[in-house]
Amino acid sequence: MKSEPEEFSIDALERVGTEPWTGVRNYQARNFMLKDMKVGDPILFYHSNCAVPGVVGIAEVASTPYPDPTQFDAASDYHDPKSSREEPRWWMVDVRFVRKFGRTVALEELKARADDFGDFALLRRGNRLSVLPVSAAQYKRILSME
DNA sequence: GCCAACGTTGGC
DNA sequence: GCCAACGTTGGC
Repeated sequence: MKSEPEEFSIDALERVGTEPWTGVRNYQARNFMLKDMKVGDPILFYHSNCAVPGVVGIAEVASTPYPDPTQFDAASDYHDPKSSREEPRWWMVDVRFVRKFGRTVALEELKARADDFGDFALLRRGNRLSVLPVSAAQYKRILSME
């Protein structure tokens, strides 16, 4: 899961412990949370749009999916007037801090070893998804690079 | 249903 | 700050 550190960093997650992952407004990203995530699943926490983009730590799925409350809030930047409580459009999970890496496993390093990762959504050209799948093998490989 | 225009993401 | 890539919107 990607986050801009200036908005919400791994350190911020450590401070709060658990964070509702509000604001995802992309159907593919939503579907990963709605359909593929199970409580306790590990999450790679990725810092984007910063000096050294990369994986900075581990979190875990801390809830089953539920409707993102910000979609119903007219005052929120994430308000969606086309959504309703009867048929919510946007779903999310809570994310719990597990641990911060000793260092950032930079995107640059992942790219340099792209052959080791096979088909990896993060490394696909033009990838812009904020929530994307990681295989067990890819996950282990990134942990080994920490 | 096509597709140009537009807005956003995110690396660099 | 630039700009490529991509998703969404809306006119037709």
